[in-house]
Amino acid sequence: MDEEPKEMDEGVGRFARLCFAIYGAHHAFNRAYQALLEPLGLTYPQFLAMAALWTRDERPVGEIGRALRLETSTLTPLLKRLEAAGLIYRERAKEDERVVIVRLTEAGKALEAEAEKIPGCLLQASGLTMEEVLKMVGDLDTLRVNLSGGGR
Amino acid sequence: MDEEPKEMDEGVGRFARLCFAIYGAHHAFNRAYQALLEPLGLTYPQFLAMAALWTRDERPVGEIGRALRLETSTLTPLLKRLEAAGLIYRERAKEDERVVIVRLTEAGKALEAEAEKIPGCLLQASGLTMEEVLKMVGDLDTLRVNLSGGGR
DNA sequence: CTCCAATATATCGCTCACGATATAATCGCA
DNA sequence: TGCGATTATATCGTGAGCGATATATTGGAG
Repeated sequence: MDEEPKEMDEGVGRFARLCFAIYGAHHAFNRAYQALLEPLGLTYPQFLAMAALWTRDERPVGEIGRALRLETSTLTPLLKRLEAAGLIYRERAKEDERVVIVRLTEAGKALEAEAEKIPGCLLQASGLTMEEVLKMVGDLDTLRVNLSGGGR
Repeated sequence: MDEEPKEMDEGVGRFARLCFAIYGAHHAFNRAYQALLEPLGLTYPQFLAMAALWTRDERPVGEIGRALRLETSTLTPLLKRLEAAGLIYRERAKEDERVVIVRLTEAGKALEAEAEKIPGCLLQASGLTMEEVLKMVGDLDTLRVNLSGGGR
């Protein structure tokens, strides 16, 4: 009905459509997750950080940053908010005082059970089969690696 | 070498991989565009707004918002920055004083020529064929529409 | 042992993004 | 005509995100 962003086809070239499609899909994911995460009191990036800790607890800040591909300037305030919410705590490693180890609190561990159903809900909402999902993941990862020159 | 986010496979379910892949691809696009746009003095979202105007000039704020799927609370400050940079100007429509019409300045129009080569550069960097690009665009759009319940 | 480079995290200033709310103009119906 | 609902944009507060920079600790060369 309205002028959809397919208008991008003409003026700036067809490839711009891809960045725009990713941009849009990212926003849609953000919103969809946000809605399901709100009862848990988590934002989407906070959920990703918690997921990293549910997979492996007691990790240094830098390791979480590499897993999520976030800078410490993003991660430090985010982790502080999670700490303020009582889901994690942070303390300097005694063997290397530069390192800050992040650990789940009991509340943080307990939240995993609540969060577990969310990806299933979204898979259903996405209207994709698991096969299609895995294909897209592969393509997107390839794209990411190529665009970032193999680094990061 | 490091623990790549495939770790997400286990803890939170395979679907989480997709949201993570989109998250990562989005970041990679952001960075790749940012690097090419820096000489033009534009950010990536600013570039998208300019692209909307290069396609069609003299548009109301709301129309640009629908094209980019951004709220006015995001768009108004962004457009003000473009105005401060001398690329656009904004004025109230005389026939409906609620509406603000956004127009390109001469500098804004001139910038299109500079920006035109960017998507081509990135297509090359992406390592994808145009065919693959179009397939991904279709899949991502489907995903976005399904996740957002058809709206927006 | 000292000092300098490397490493790990934190801080700052900026931009983007949203929801909630505000303001102002227009529309429609009584 | 006039007043309440709707529409268009703007403002505010919060949470990402990044690059540049700061701080503190460790490691290594001499």
